[in-house]
Amino acid sequence: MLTQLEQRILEFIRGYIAQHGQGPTLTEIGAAMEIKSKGTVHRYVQALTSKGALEHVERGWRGIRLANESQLHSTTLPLAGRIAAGHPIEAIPGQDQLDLGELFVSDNRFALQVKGDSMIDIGILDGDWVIIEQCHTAHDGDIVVALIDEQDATLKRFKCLPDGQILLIPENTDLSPMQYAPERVRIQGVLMGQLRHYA
Amino acid sequence: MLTQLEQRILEFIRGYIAQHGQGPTLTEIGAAMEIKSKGTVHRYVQALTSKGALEHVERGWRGIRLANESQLHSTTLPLAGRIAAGHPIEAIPGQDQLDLGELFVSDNRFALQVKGDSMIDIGILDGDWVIIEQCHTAHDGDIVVALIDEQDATLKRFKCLPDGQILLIPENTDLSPMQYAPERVRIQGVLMGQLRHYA
DNA sequence: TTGATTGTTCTCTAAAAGTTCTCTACTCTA
DNA sequence: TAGAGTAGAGAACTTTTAGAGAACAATCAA
Repeated sequence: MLTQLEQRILEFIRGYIAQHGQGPTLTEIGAAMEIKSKGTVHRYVQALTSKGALEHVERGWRGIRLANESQLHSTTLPLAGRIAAGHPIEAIPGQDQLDLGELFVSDNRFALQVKGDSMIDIGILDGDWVIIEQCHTAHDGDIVVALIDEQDATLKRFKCLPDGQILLIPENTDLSPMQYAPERVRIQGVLMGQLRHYA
Repeated sequence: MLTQLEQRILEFIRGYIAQHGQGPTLTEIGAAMEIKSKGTVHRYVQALTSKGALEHVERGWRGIRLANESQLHSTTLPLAGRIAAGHPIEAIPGQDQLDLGELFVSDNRFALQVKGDSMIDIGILDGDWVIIEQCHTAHDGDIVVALIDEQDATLKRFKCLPDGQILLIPENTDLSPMQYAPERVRIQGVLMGQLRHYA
């Protein structure tokens, strides 16, 4: 349990970091709290650290960090587990964080927004984002961004026929696969991820 | 985490490159920052480079480059535009970066992996991740994580009937909505996003 | 090729910050 | 009222940082 002054100091440190992007010095804390002695401030900071409210980087100035700071700028979400109809939420063993950056972001990837319903059967809807890894070849079954005749871009499942013709298959039972001569099709990337944002 | 002076130097370099089309020399940075020693400026530039804010071309003068934005915040992806069957990729005006962290990550959110096909009609498939914002109430039409009788968790569309009963609607034409007395249902959060990772 | 300019590495120094310690004043309790 | 405990002041010390500047290497242009 924090004392009243410890609480005030923690508040001040929070505000300072929010405003300056880095921790305050002991002297600055002292000035704000009207404590003239660095030593006293140091004792408070140590108390807050031992109580787990702060993290303190030894060595170096402005080494005060908020204990939960890592959650602030990161792309990780706590992972609650699996959910299924008729069962309680089930934990996923050996994994308790989902890191979006690690999962989706890489040098040679980019995002596209999907228009239309041509991939609706595999859960890619109008307005969804897809994450594409740039490359110029694909394997059968990959979902690719293909440029046809150097002008029409499209997201389709890729298949190479025995005779070398290229089949681009929409994942929508209402639409039909299209077949092209290989020189008409240029692969621009393959699908690595899909995401959707609900308002 | 950049210190205040590192921040100022980065700003100056940005401005200089914008204005002159090439990076400044160490002496020019020093003059702008009122630092007389090249060595000191060099140390700052190295610090900025190691922190990923700058790229430094060895060999040659004025070898300072701004780092790729995508490397700086590894949660952003370049945005190529919209893709639709039968049309070239169309640029999205006023937006050229997609920030996953900003879009999906927040304090009171967590991720769940979906099992089963009960939401397949709105593109949420078996194995997908959903991002849930914790809250204990919902509006009609929201998709919620609901705990039934304190034991079964489920992802369904929420509807409150005029008589106070709660309807949980699966988005799968093969499944039927279920109706519960309000005291049997506890809302654990509402759906904010969905994502899928292709191997 | 040459010389001026620029970048790199190093040491030195002073200032600033962190750490540890003691001393004193105050409050609380028996 | 005496002793224990607590909080602030501040001195003494160590560590870290920032700037200066020297020495040297690399680069570019004439």
